Amino acid sequence: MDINTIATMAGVSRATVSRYLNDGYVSEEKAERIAEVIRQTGYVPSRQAQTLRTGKTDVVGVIIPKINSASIARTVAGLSEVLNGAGYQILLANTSNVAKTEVDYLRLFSRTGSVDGIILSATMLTHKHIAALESLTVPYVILGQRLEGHRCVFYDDYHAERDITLLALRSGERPAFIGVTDEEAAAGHASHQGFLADCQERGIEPLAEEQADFSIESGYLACERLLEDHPDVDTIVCATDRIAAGAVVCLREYGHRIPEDVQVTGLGDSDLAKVVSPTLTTVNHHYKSSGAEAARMLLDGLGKVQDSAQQVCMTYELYARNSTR
Amino acid sequence: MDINTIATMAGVSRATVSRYLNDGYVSEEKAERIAEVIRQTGYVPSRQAQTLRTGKTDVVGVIIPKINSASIARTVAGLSEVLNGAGYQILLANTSNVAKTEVDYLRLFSRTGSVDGIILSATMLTHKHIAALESLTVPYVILGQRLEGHRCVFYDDYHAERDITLLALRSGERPAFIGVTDEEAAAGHASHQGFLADCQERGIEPLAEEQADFSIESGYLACERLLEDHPDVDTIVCATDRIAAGAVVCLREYGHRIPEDVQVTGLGDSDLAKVVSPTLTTVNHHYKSSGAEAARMLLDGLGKVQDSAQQVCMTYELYARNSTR
DNA sequence: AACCTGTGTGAAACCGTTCTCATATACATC
DNA sequence: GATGTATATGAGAACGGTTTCACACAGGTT
Repeated sequence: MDINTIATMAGVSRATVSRYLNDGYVSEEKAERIAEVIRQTGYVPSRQAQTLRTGKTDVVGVIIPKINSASIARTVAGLSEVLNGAGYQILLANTSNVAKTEVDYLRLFSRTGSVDGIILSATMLTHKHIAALESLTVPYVILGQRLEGHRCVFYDDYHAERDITLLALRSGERPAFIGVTDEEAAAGHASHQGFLADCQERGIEPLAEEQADFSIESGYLACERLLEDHPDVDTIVCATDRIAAGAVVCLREYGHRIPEDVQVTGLGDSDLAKVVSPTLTTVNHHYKSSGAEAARMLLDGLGKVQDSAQQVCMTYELYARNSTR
Repeated sequence: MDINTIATMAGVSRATVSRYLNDGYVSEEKAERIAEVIRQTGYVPSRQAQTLRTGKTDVVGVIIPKINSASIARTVAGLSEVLNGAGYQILLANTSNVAKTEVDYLRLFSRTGSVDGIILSATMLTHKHIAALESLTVPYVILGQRLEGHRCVFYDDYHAERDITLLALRSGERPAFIGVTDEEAAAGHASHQGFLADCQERGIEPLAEEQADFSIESGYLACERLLEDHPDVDTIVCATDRIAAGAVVCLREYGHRIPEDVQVTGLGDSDLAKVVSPTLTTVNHHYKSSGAEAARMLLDGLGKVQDSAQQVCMTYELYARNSTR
């Protein structure tokens, strides 16, 4: 069922059918004939053929490290809402946090012409990433990282962690930090530095630092190590809510009272934060909005909307709940 | 940079370049020349043109009600792993749980020829869904619903809820149920029926039934209503972990001890279940595996693998934790 | 009458591939 | 020497649309 069939059935040329479908000049009479034939046949033009001729795919490539993560899923929800609203579909590329895969997808999407634009949510940006980005032939937005001179939306984990550390240090004297690898720019490096900055400002030497990954279990284990080496810890600042949730479970199991004996803080306000007992003092990132914002910036790059922002630093909110004094 | 340029530069016809790229007959000598030119130019064939010619997109459409949900995100992770491994990309369609949008995407994807196959994760299947499915021109798998005569992967929420209700009723005498709308086949209707069946078998009249949606907050509110009308409730069976988490928070706030005064059960083993206090008795659904399984079934439909299963009922595991006696 | 101008139309080129088919060469077999 | 077979190649036709271009016809202006 192609455009030629329709044209023949309606007794017109295929150019006229094409014009009918694309707001061109078509006489009342032929338009009706074409409309009728299309109604009968249920004809829909081939996306592939249109794309080949016009160069427009109406697809945006979204490269993410892991879909199976609350913050990223919320981000994608925001992306999806705005992009779908503008008539774009999302081609999802899951990289399992492998830097090489990210770069590969960047090249693949761009060179094969399979997308009109790209949103990259990477946890770290190597020089290879940057090189790949700069050689892209389609507009793109970086999500979750700051990169000067490129469209990006990022979180201010540094100040978020500073604010929350400040809060905790009002009554905490022997703080420890459970973070993730410093190679991660946001949740890793930035929040770590935020913690250290506040400690230094208050003239407090951190008791210890442990490293976890993004799982609840690793938060539990890191907390266990911490308690073993430093039973006198009175404040545990965690780089993510999941780590903090693991820490809370661990502390409870070992009989420590929260926040009386030990304070715990998280970052990211996942659902967990509201549900753990005691509820978690944390910082809320507007993940869904960040996705929506990134989408809007990309639409700008695609010439669909006017959005002058080149860089957007997302705001955050401090939630002082019951895991701190 | 197209195949003609490459052909000219290498001094061969474009057919030969095409053969070089697709394992056809090419002499050693010309192959080397072509390889060199491609290396220099960084040429990558246009996906669009290949697709138009071959009819293969190497893309699978994945229609989901909401990406921003732990269970669905895990499912998509499973899909992604298997599909990417087989060389397929994922075109994501978020329907915000609007039945019409689901049907629209089904038609759109199929008719425009933008995907080779479709995975549909719908919460309910109307006759319109079924009609749309049956008129598809590409293979498809239904995820999360059972539909006789169609490839599908589903969860046995009925027996899962029966098992967990049975467990709770060992010591509970005045049970209530917090569910979602019965229009939802799995989490709604099936788990509701499972609960009722066990009550009936034990000759127990359920104390009350409340309805929530999929949010933690709605679980909290439903629990609040329940406590107001039936302060003597001693067992609350919830259709999802998020509802249960909300109920736990509510009960705690109202000073009820769990499980001594009131037992609570969930379903779905989200991260929440391990973190709420007390930890939640629930059933673990293998969401990620279900995605992987659905992907394999689709690959079968695409002729890529042999997977004779037409219908897969996912197994589950009962986790008796501390929210039941 | 000659000349625009706006509207409507179809033929044909084009987008970048794959694929069929005709053909060519080299070598072995009868 | 004729025939068969495996390897290698290019010309040209698809694939299904959009877009350019030339042209026709209506009506209004010089």
